[in-house]
Amino acid sequence: MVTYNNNLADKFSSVFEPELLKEMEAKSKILFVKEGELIIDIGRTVTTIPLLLSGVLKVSRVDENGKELLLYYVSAHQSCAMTFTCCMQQYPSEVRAIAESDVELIAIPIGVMDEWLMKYPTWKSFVMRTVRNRFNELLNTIDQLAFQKLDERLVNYLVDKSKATGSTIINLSHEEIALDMASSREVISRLLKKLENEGMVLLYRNQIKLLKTIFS
DNA sequence: ACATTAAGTGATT
DNA sequence: AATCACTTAATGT
Repeated sequence: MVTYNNNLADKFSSVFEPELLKEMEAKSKILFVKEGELIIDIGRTVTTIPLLLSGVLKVSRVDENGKELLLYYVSAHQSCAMTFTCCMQQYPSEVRAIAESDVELIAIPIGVMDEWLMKYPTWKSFVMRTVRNRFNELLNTIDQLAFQKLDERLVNYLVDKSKATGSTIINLSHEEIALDMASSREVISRLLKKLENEGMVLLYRNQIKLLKTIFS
């Protein structure tokens, strides 16, 4: 397929060697996932590795009562580190991944992992790099949960979100934010109000504008 | 104009 | 910091 070819070559030519791109083209499928769709849920076995071409994936943990806690975002040109660790031995997923926006991804069957790791240095370093990056990020979020106050976490959340979407306008209700942070709507409202008084954000209905001061 | 949903607030634990 | 009960404001029909 022409579009497929272009996508793969355009977006990953600097990351992977030509032979690998070719083999990817042959053995993987391109998927389009609509906003809000579940990509993988906790307990399900991982059968393909997602490699994002465009859009954003939200990865979260879920507790016994179904409450979610945001772990991290996966954006274009990235993959989900969890799938690497899970898929090697066909373990079920420990996390839930939902399409945050419309997503275009390459689904790589897990069967080729071992082979590619040995055959392609660029694949190996890509896998290693994403695992290492994600691991560091997870350490950060653990630090946040353990040591940071909720208001600092909220600022962090907003800045992360803005980076993931590439916009300083966040289209979320206070309730949705509360869900992501495993907090409650009222608490988030109060903290946001505080941030607004400090001149870091502007609040609207279903929308928050980030001002420059929040990024420093 | 009315119903519905988001956001703001005080009190209580 | 969470929850409840309630008010106020914005938005859709």
